[in-house]
Amino acid sequence: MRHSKGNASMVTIRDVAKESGFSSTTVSIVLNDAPLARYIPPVTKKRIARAAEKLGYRPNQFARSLRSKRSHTVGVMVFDMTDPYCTLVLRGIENTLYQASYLPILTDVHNERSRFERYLEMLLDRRIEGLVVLANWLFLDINLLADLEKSSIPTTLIGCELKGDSMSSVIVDNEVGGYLALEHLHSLGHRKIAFIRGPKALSDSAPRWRGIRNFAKTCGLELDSHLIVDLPESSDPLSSFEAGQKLTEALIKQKRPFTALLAFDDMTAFGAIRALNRAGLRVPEQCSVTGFDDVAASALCTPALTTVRQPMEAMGAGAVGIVLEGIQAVLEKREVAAYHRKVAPELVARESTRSLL
Amino acid sequence: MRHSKGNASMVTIRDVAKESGFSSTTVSIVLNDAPLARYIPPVTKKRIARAAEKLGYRPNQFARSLRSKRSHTVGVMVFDMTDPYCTLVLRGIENTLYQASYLPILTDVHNERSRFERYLEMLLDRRIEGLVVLANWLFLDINLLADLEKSSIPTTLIGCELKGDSMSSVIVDNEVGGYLALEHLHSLGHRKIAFIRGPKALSDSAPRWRGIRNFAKTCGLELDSHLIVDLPESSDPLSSFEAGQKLTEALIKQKRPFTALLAFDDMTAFGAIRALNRAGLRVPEQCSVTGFDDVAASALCTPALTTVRQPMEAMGAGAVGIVLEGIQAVLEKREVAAYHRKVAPELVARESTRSLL
DNA sequence: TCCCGAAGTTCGATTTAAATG
DNA sequence: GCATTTAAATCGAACTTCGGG
Repeated sequence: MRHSKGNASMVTIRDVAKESGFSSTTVSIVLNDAPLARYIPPVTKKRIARAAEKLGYRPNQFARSLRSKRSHTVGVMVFDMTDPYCTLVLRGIENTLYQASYLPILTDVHNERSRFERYLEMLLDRRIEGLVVLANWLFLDINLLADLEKSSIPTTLIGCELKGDSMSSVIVDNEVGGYLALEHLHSLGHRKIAFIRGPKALSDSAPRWRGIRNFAKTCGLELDSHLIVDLPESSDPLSSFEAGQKLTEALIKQKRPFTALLAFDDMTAFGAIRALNRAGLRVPEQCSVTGFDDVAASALCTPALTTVRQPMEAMGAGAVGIVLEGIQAVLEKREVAAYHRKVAPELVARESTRSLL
Repeated sequence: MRHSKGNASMVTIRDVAKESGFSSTTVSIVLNDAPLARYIPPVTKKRIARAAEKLGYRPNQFARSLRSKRSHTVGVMVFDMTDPYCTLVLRGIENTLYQASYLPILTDVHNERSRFERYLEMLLDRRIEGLVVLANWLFLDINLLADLEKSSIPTTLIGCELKGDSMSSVIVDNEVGGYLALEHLHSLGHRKIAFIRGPKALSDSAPRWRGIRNFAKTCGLELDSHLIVDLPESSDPLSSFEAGQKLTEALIKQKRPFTALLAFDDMTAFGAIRALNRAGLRVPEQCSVTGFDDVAASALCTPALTTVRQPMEAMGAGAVGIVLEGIQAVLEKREVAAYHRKVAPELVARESTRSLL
């Protein structure tokens, strides 16, 4: 097997033209199977294909993009990679883009405004055709995204909703999730329940709490306000572990008995379990604990965490689906209204909760 | 404040030329602060800058890249995103690239050969200037990478070494790691120790075991071959949890007493802890357990896992550093030999191990 | 010769318009 | 008009060369 000398990436369409004896126009038409290709006899096609093959020709994407104004690239903007929530969502994003032959540029904003702005500019410069924003743990003014609206780049937010029809979104149904969590504890016979709510700045917090109160109301359960605490505002998702631990310690010190604890998310739950253990309280024997998200660690730790699962991979895939449709619409100069998809969570009962009955 | 009508991305350098009253050449020189710019009077510069600003001019990267043959892009190839090991490494990669104004294209091979090949082609087509391969949990023939050698793209492997000077690598010193783990258990007084070794196909397995035997030899500790088991070959990193659990169950059934278990990695350790717990054995009271890697979950679960930490973020950053230097070398037509960096791990003593004394 | 600026070429692929038989 | 092929224009920026003062 012979290979062309030197760098194969230097072979241009003109080289193929010369080698095959046809013009670069014809080569282009044949290799792209353009409409005009139907007039070109099979012999010619074969000769050109063979020449291209022989030289190891690969079209230069820069030149192609310059003409077509397309990058076949989608931007992915994560607000904090270290949030374990990201992993599966990214997997879903990647997989769907792969199927459609798009490539993702990954950016991690670190929850910093300056970084957000810089990355956004860089992505715009690269002429990304779409954008997926993973705003799960978000402490930035989302209006930063307003710049995007005028750029007319199809954008989908995951984990946070922005009203209006300029930007799509995919979020879990937090209200249902909160409902499910409390329902689960209640069905196990728990009545004295402690709650660690999310930070107020987080858009997930309010609806999740609403769902909890909804369930409480429907079954006449009374919530003890002394057993309700709030996670502090912090831009670091891992901080909710420490906060969960500290808040639980404080809860325990109160001496106000509770048989179950409903944590805002899995990280918080892990912190709570740590605190309970330190205080000599066994989970789930002496206290049941529930989380939210179902990050990878939840199934791995012992006892395995009962939690409300967000279908993370599906959410990533769904967000990309919306973006791809948006791209298609732009190409065809159609207008497409924004989607606001709310997906159902699912309770995953594992070992950290136990029946009181 | 006025904005130009329509899509700002359609403003070309010629528009700026027209607006400012100068030629596109001059505009280009000024805006890029090219060498010739020192001859151009401040008045001209100011006028051009103002015109560019007014029109919202952004240079077209496609055109720029076409001329300069540079993409300012680095490929990142992960063999399995769902491996929690990836998270921090990716953070290190991203952060270092950001500092150097490069953007990463993220690809996830899913440990599939076809995917690997397809992605590699796509990345090559995009004219990535460098490549970082995260081959932590690798069950593919690495010779696949041979194609890369002739492409002369600076490449660094993380987590697996390839002899020769065509490709750099960054790996932990597995031998030291194994040594540290056993040393730790030994110093706590453990003598009857069970071992779950890594799959043979994994390049980490052998040196880690070598380190363990080295320590055993230096302190005259005898290893009981009945307490040594191997993880099966599997391309799924999460499978080591289940395997760890099953192997530990089997170990327990043997009725051959052990006071500590040294697991191949954190996942395996989590599985082992689950099995021990199910068998009514408390960690660390009745059995100490150590892992390897220090994935995020290790600090989060209860008891927190004692483990050998890989400096993952630093490894990602280091790999990118090597790649960037390679890119620089290519630009200056220098030759650079491959680096083979071996970084030191660190024992992190937490709650899953306890002194027998 | 030094300073300033413009005209024209190049990068590589696509596409329009047009030329052959 | 039809099948087959191609010269030339285009995309947008950057660089080389050149001319006028």
